[in-house]
Amino acid sequence: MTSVRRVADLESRVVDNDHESLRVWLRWLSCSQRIQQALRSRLLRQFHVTLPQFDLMAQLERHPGGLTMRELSHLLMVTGGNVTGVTDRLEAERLVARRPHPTDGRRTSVRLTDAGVRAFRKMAAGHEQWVIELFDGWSTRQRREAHVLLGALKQHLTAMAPAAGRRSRGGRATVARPRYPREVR
Amino acid sequence: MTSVRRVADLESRVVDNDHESLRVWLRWLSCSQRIQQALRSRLLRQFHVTLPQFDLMAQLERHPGGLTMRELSHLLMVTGGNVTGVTDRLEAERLVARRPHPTDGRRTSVRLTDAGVRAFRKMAAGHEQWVIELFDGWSTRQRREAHVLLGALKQHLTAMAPAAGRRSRGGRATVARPRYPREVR
DNA sequence: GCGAGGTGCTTTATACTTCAACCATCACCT
DNA sequence: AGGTGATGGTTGAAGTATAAAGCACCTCGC
Repeated sequence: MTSVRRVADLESRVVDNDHESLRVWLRWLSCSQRIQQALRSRLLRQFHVTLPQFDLMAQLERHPGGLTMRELSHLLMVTGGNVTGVTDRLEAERLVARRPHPTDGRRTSVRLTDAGVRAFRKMAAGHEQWVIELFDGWSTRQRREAHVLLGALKQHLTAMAPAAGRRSRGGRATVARPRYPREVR
Repeated sequence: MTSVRRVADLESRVVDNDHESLRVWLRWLSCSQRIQQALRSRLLRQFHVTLPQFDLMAQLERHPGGLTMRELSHLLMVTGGNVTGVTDRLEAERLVARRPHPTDGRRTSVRLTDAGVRAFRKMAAGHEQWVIELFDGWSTRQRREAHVLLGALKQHLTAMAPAAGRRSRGGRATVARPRYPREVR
């Protein structure tokens, strides 16, 4: 749109690209939204669990030895404070349990309770079935194509953001700033 | 440690015998998460606006005549209550303005203020550039492929959920139930 | 007209999410 | 040992999200 374009042969690429990328992204978002809405509402109605709670339990089910909060935070790609809250609610429901880490006093190990394992197995079956139905608009061939495309994109994203949470190394703490500092505008 | 140390993220849930749809979905989610995080944090740092606020303004910019809350709710694919809140905050910042609908007393028309238009144009340029960079992992050909694939999926999703919020027609109100009725389990 | 039902918006309760500050513990180093 | 800095976890404020209830206004049929 308003962006500056000096070099002619890059220009055509950028102009072409920009609409393509944006269009792809908007269409992507629209699908994401629908799929997540479908999964969330079904999970809630049939199993009385939220999507984030389900995701957390899914990770724990794959790691029967337990996971620390930090590991969960990485795996779920959300902040630590977030994991604290979701874990709190699951723990209140006796679906997961916290216990102190054997060797490191800072860490907490989280694992599914027996009830949690039982509950999760039921949910997982339903969840997988819904995902299959939602992606039924694609042939096997298209699914494979999508898988490959996403793989390439993911690699690019990983390469361009080498470690999501990067703080200034020098030790100097980030200066205090209001959280949503709209008034600075 | 017990950790597996590949790429630790949402996709790590996948195992061999999972259905291909599930694999695609988890990889999709992982990419979505990264892209949205990138856009959200940049938008916040550089323009002091949240992603939902940006999205709402984007819709208004495309409809200079204004949109009702209902229309915004549809376009953004979120609930009405949500739109109320986001609009409240944008209005407090004088970026959008509500005015009564000329003919229908129930409706509210929302539009960008002049300041809102100016602010949005700046943001949009940055946003578009970021999207281009994020999708730079794909060639033009791959972007086109993705666009087509997403189009097919979207159609399927629309067909299988003909109207997201379906209420019982018969008039009988849904019986009262706790919102997140976990205890019913 | 007027009442019944539908539509548009807001409100309320609950939950998720981020960022940044805070606290405790650990690791390292001298 | 003792201090310094990094790491793991929680907390608090602000914002986003849903579902469901409530209110105001409109429409249509009688």
